[in-house]
Amino acid sequence: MASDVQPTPAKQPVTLREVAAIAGVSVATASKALNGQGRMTAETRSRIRETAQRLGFRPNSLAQSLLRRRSFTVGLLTNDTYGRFSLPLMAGVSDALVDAGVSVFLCNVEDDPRLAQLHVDAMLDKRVDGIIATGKRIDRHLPVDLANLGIPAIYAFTEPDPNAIAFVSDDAGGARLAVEHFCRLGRRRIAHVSGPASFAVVHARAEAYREVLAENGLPVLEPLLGPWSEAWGHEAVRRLFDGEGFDGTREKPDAVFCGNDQIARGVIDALRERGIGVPDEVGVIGFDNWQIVAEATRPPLTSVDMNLAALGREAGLALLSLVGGEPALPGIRKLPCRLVVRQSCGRPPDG
Amino acid sequence: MASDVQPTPAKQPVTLREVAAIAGVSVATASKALNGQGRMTAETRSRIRETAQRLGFRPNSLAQSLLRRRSFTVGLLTNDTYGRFSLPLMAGVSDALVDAGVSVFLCNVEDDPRLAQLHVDAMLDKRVDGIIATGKRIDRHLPVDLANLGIPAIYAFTEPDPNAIAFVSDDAGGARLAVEHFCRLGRRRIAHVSGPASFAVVHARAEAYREVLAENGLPVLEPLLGPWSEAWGHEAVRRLFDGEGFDGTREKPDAVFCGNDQIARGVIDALRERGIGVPDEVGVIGFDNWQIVAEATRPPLTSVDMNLAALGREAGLALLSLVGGEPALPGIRKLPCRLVVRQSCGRPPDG
DNA sequence: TCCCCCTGAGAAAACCTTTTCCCAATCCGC
DNA sequence: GCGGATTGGGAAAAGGTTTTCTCAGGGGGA
Repeated sequence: MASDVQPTPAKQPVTLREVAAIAGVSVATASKALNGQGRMTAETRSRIRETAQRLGFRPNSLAQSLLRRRSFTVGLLTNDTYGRFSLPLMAGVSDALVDAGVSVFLCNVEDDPRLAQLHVDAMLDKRVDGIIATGKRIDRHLPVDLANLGIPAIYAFTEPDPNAIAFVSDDAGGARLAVEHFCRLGRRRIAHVSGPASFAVVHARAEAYREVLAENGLPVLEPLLGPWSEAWGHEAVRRLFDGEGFDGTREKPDAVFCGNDQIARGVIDALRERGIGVPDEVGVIGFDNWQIVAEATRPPLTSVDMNLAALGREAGLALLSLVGGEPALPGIRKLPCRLVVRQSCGRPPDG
Repeated sequence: MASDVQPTPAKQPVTLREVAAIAGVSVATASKALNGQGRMTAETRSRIRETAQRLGFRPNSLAQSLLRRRSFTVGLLTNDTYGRFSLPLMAGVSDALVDAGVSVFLCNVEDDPRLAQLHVDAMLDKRVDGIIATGKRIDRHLPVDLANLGIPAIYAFTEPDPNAIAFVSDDAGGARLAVEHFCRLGRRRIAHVSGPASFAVVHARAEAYREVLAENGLPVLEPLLGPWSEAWGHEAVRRLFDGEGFDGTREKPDAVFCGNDQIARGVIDALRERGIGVPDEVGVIGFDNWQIVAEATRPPLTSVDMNLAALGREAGLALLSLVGGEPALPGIRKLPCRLVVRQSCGRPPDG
């Protein structure tokens, strides 16, 4: 009467026992044949293999894991629901693990300790081999303690427990790349517009900004801090170009290093609205290299990329080696950023 | 010599056998006590429970799954690596499943058939209870066949196999919401700027656009199709406002319905650069409700939200019921969009 | 007093695979 | 032809839990 319904066709997977029975051997022999273990005639081995092949036998990971005490599964904990940070990071993690046959449980815990504990417990019950914690901020802890779980934990782009291993971006290094790029291009009055003072990275980048300027004998303007928004980029331009100018000299900046791409977007738009040419009069560099933003600014935005996918890869590989029993020193590893040059900085004066 | 290293502390989980031994009962009784099965004195039951509690006993999911033939695990397949579509969708799926104690394997398959098959095989080996497939386009297939896997599959925001269950956004309905909103506000000359003709949603939305205009006796301008980019929004404004005008009347549009938020952003920026007021002279509505874009436009963008999290939830619940053995009719379910009103449309003329 | 039924709890099979040990048969050298 | 080594393969335990079956003892009815 009703049309097609769809309860599972229930195609039972074939077990090793069936393979063995059909090949006329014991399960022990079948197992050894398929795993290249044990001794038997080449004929027996190939007969078993062929039978397994024909029947579409695939070993039950659950049974294997139970025996081996290793589930080839890890948990990835994040609180970055909609974030552009965790996605590339996850892709990197997954990429590092897939080759080892390891699958990833994705758990979004928002910022809810109860939810986090729920997910961690579920992962523990499912006997994950390890956990990777990641977040949207380097200087914030996930709302759960991963220290004494009995399985290794790696932190990526989030604040680690003491005595754990963490991978984070080298924000100071990234800022250096940007400011040094400006210096090489002959910019002399370089401003810095960044995010809220409550973010650790804001200070790390600002410090590097100051250092590079000092090394190059250039004047330092106190960094302008505000929200991570386009609107703040606009406002900052107003302050920079309506204010009393650089270093008391009444000169206006010829470069702006921004704390993220959204601020940079606001800065570029505001400059254009004031009739100030980018990159001719003012160069702009962003941070995050959020492609969809960086490529939509006019001109396209030069930006610092934190190499999050690489960071995820490293975290995945580190976890793998920890799971494999190899010891490793705890600590925070900083991975280098890279500068993605587009068109918002111009070429060297002699270029 | 070297400082602290960190090979796993190897805190072995406690097993049911140990609980039983310590409580002085058999494993069978212990199991039944903890699961509320079997018959025993209340005293025995509570003694066992207390022992388990004290020892921190947590049943090994692997062993349970092996026996029950149900892993409380599902696979989520996506090809939307960096996408803003899959994240809310995943959050919805995860949200629907976490309450049932089901964990989610996240597998990003890019568009690589080999990688997709690899992940599907891994999921099958790990005995997932079902698979949810999702992608970045409603009208594209994932590069793998999920039809005869022996486990249920649900499709969300991607093209399903025939005879499968799929959840997609109601793009036509969403477009209606937008255009009808314009009509209610008294806009009379409504243009439509959308994405490439190769996208099915572009046609669905354009068709709804035409219908609503016809229903309201308003002139229809042939939709302008181009890339999903800000630059195309700029270009479209040029064509709309430099061209010969609306319906041959030389009148310019007083509203633009855009195929996504990036195009809308370009449109709004271009209008402002021409000195055309938004929303006073021209109203603009976007699609996707990509918050970070919609809130950064000036003025903030009214946009159609596809309710992707809800869509993910529905998909998760549907999979759960399929896994539970309940039959369901195959077919494509369209879930309604909603209009998120911000400030790019203005108020009703009499408002 | 006898029988039956019920209660409380344990033994064992089952889930599926791996691995260790073991055994029978064959082969070799002498 | 005999002792020992080698070869090919199987039996069984292990991993942790659930579930069915079994069983001993006690209580109640006739």
